[in-house]
Amino acid sequence: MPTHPQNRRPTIRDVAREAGVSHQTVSRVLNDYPKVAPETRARVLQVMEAMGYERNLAAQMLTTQRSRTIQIVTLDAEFHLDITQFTQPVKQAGYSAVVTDCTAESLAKTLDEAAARMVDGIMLYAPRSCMPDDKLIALSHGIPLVRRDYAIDSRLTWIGFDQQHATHLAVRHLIDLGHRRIAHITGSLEFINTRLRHDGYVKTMGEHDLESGPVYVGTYGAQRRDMKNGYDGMCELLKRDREFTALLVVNDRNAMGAMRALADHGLRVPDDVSIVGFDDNPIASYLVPPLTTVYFDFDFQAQLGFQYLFEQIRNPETYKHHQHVLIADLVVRQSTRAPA
Amino acid sequence: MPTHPQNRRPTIRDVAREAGVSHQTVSRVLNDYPKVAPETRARVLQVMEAMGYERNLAAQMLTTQRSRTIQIVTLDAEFHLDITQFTQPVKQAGYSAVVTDCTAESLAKTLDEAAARMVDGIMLYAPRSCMPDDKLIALSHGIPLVRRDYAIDSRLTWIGFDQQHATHLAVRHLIDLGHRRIAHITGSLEFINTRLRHDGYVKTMGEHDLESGPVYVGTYGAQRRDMKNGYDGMCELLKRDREFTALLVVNDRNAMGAMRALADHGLRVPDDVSIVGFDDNPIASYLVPPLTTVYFDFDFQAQLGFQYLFEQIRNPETYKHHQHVLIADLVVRQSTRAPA
DNA sequence: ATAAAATAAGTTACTGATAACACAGTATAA
DNA sequence: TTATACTGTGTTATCAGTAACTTATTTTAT
Repeated sequence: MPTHPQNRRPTIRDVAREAGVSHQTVSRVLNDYPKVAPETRARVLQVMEAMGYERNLAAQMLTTQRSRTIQIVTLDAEFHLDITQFTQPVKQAGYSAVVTDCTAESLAKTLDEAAARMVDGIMLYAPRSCMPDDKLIALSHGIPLVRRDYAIDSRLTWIGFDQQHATHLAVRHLIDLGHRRIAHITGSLEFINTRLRHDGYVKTMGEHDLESGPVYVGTYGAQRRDMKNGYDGMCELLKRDREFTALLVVNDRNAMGAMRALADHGLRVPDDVSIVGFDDNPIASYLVPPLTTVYFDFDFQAQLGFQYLFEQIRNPETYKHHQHVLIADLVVRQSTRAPA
Repeated sequence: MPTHPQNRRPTIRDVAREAGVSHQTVSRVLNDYPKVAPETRARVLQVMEAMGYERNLAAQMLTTQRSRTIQIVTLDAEFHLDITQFTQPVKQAGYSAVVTDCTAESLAKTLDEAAARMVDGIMLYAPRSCMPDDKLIALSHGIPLVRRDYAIDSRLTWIGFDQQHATHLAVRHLIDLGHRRIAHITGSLEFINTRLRHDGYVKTMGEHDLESGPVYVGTYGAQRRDMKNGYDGMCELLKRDREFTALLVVNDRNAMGAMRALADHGLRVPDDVSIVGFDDNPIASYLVPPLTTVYFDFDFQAQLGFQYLFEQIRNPETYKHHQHVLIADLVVRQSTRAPA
């Protein structure tokens, strides 16, 4: 005869009764409280095992205000990033990882839900400057939060890549090859990295006394429109100006679209136009020709971000916010060469 | 002077005191219980608004055993599917949506966590036959679960595409064009759809009295290796046999890899080899040449899946499991033509 | 007019964990 | 020997809701 009602999961009291101790002692065993006699601990653990005991998360949340969970929030679902990239370090640290997506409009609600869920920390993937950092801090309900990508406010931890430098590498590569007129296709400048890449392009061109342009500023938001944006941009540029010999594209997927447009217009890469992309998306090396691009170590970025997040969770009082800037690398493939 | 301790969020008792009713009445208002006087309800709502009251999820979970959340579980993180595709219908239905990923090994643990989180339902994206359906049902702790992709057991709701028919469309298209020797590149046959596509290929070839092969069976598991698998497969096939005039590839990303391999070997698509892919991945129409492929309406699949899931959540007793088979469409682009 | 039924509340108990405190028993030091 | 600190364990309160039951007031039916 079972010591607890059928169809109900055992509670610490059931375990306690079975093990002949108080439920508080069971709780201490659960929480690795040191002052429990080894024999008592062993007996409790054994009873827990035998009864198939599992802690009730709701009850634990109610008292501790925590849920042993990290929430990864993505704005505009940038899922070309491998999801395992960020869930894996979380699980390794003993937390459970949940991913949610939202739009700029629903970010506030999403953060409220995270608070309701009593998550221990939030990793925010927001490539857009969706709201002032002040407001973001206010909305996070005091939950430790790390932001991937640039932010400005130093009361926020963020890890960004030096986009100016990344762009510099790309543009410099083209200039070194002998290109003088370099076009640029980009998306909506609302996106932080997009804007920084664009600014880096203009700056690097200026540093070499070259006139920037022609430039196509697209309107893409959803990642699945990337290729269309690149295609449309290329078509538009070819209508406006055929003088450029090289092209800088805001990311590899846009570059793929641009390459299709060039092929449709009977132009060859790199013979007629050299192209550089960004991100080193897996597709880059399988394009024909393989795309020269800029590589960002997103894995490392994720790891570092979680390291800061865990630091902040462990010492919420003494934690000092980090702003970490990472450096990208140029990957030269066959889509770039000296102009004819 | 506030009626509840500073730094603490107001509870239903705080609201009740302020509104001059019992906390139970506040609870009734929260849960849209009908027998509350309109004036009382209005007053309570107004006080809740004024105090910035928000329901404590932990406490609610503790009593109701539910969390107003749907968990989307993905096995081997198939994230070429747009995440918004499945979170959007969930949010529309008034649930909050969380996504988690796992491997075949950690699926059991992930389902345990879902139970701990007291989610109302689970949508399982498991392209692999990771475990017997029996075991899956046991592991889901009685939580309503819908499985995307084929399953066998009819005590499980699933929505799959007719892969045999899809493959039939693709192979038939090639045969109609005049191809007789059609190669096939595929991934690990552990994946349900991969196996079904492979079997469909063999079957359709047989129906037309054609010998199937050559076939390359790869080992891909992670989606990011898709292109490499296609590339390697193509190289391997070209070493073995150059007689084929057409190629069926298990998905568009593999097809992209195969196309690169063909280009590297100086072979042209579709002049030398016609190619058909699967999925109508956004990249398909931007490949050079644009890829003929098979389109699956994943959006509809997701919507239907959630419809069944909500049905099951609403009437857990009377619910009858559905097994729904959807039909795919062939999208003819420029990667296929009659053999030379 | 009176009983029965429906409405609109309030009271109390309960969910399953943790925290704070009390208390007895043992070890150490003065 | 007594005072003190340190152990391990039990008791009780608390978290913020919901469920079940109770009560007082209306409304309706006979």
